[in-house]
Amino acid sequence: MKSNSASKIVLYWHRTDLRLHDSPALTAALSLKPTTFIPIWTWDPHYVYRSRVGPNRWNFLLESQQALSNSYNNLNPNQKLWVIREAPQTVLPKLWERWGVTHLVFEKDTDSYARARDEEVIRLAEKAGVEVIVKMGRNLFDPDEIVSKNGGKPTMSISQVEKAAEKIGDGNPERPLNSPAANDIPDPLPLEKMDLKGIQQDKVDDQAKMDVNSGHRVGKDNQYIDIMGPNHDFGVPTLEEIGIDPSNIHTPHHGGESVALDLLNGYIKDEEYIGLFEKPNTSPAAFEPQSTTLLSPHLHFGTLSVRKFWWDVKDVMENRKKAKKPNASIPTNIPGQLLFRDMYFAAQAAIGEAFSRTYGNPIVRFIDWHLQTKTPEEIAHGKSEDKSYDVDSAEAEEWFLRWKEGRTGFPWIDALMRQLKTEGWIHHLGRHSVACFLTRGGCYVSWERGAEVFEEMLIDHETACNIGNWMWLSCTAFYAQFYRCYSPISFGKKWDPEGNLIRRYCPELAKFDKKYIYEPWRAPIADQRKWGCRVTGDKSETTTEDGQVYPKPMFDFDERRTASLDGMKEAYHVGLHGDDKQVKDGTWRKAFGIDDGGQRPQKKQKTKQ
DNA sequence: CCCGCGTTGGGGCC
DNA sequence: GGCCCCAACGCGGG
Repeated sequence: MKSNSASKIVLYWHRTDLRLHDSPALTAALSLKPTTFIPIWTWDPHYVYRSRVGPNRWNFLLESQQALSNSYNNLNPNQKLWVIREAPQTVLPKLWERWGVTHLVFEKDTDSYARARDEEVIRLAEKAGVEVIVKMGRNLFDPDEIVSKNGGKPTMSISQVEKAAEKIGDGNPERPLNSPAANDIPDPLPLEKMDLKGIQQDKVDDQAKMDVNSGHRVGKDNQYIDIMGPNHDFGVPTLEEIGIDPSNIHTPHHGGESVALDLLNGYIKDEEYIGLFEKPNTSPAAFEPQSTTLLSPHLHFGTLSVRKFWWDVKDVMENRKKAKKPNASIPTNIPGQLLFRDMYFAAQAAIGEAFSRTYGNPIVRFIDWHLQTKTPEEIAHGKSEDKSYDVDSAEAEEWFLRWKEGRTGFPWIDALMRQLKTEGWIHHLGRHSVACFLTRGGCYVSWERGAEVFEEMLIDHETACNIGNWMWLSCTAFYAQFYRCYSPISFGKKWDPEGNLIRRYCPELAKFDKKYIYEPWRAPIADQRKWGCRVTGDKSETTTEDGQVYPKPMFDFDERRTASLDGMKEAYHVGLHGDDKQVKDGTWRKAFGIDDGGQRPQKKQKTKQ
């Protein structure tokens, strides 16, 4: 829809890149020398209603969008981030028709929904004569290229990623690009031409009815009352507009490109921290300050370029090397951590849609977990109000819900889960603790249940990394040493013998002596009274005349560890994977001796056979 | 076929 | 703090 052949009206579609620095796509867009430049965000009902997003991540997203909008406005007072409330697949054709768009530019996204969405958009653009430019900028290396250099197979180890990266270049990503300067950002159309008055907004009622985030909405959902937003100004949505109560936001972690760059610059000045960083030596119990960089949410929203992170760190390490100072090495150092992120992205890129679940996924080992995700067939034959997972054990579902809410009765687990809920972030090793506990090292509940909770609560939730790490921890892919089990007592104690993390996030236990802080149920009743908290029942945050109450442990951990280990051994012996016929049609139960009534066989043997 | 290793275990011993 | 063993997976190299 070219309004005149000389003008270049460039629509820049922000998605995974809420930044101006080191953006290959933005650089490509501006190098077209546009006569008109319109940076937009499409407020997609798929993300709004179908992805699990809790209050802290909404907040982080809105802060990042507002920061980007302000940055555009600082460079060009006529500019901002133009937020349009409709699905991209339906609204983009309306925009390029109305605005006379000649070019559409965006950053490549290899997530499975994103791929399908982008293919659809590209098809529509070609039909309308709009030129599309797509550039990779979200990863160190293009995940598709890594896959092709890995023989077309998903990357299952860091060494495979390193080998593939060395075939692309010298193993390093490209150097970061500069941010645009003030006169690099052209004007949008005049305001009266930007106005979308009269454009019919596609309805989202059906999607809104299936809103997986309805539990977080306290107010009215005003997200789609106007295609330009409630003030008809394309403004960044507010929490109120989404129906989120701002007083529910208690996270200390905030979004925005300058927040990310300030954080990074602070670490870069500390060359010892950068050079000697080894992930397994950073404490999961540290808070204020945390022991790791907290830059993962910025990588997720693209407020920080991963290539800038890589090269700023590499340059520090190179200088240390020249000065004969030691550096940590891959995979535990910072570049190694970033390679893990690319490993999961490339694994996801190779597998596609099935990557995020067990059903149909060739890389995932099948375990006879409790609370399995139902197969598409089981869901089709079920009632509409049924859960998406099979409640094969009411007890296991209770364990799962207590885990999610942070009232398992194991303070280390509960502190971490409460930190996750209030702040949207916990340390990587904390994630290991709670993930092992839910799956192979305690509850024997499907990793998919845990992944859904993390998807909702983490501000840094990245599908590829979240799913990949849950597979890792549940020993269903990437990692197989299931006999290495995290103890909810010893592991925390090793890092935090005083129990400071527990005192912080389980304040009812704050006065307990460190002798009992990890096992408060062992404290004598007289001491429990003295320290103002009785360990009883299964509820937390309940007060009695005696003071506060903390739950008793929901099971005997040693018993559950043994039972889970036995289960893992048997499941490995059975040897099914997500794409096996028996997994797809439900007959896997036979291989595990589960009868038609869903009854599991009596396990007589102990761990030793 | 064996061996050593794999980002991040626990427990006992010295 | 370091070392070994526990019981034992999958992979890649020799």
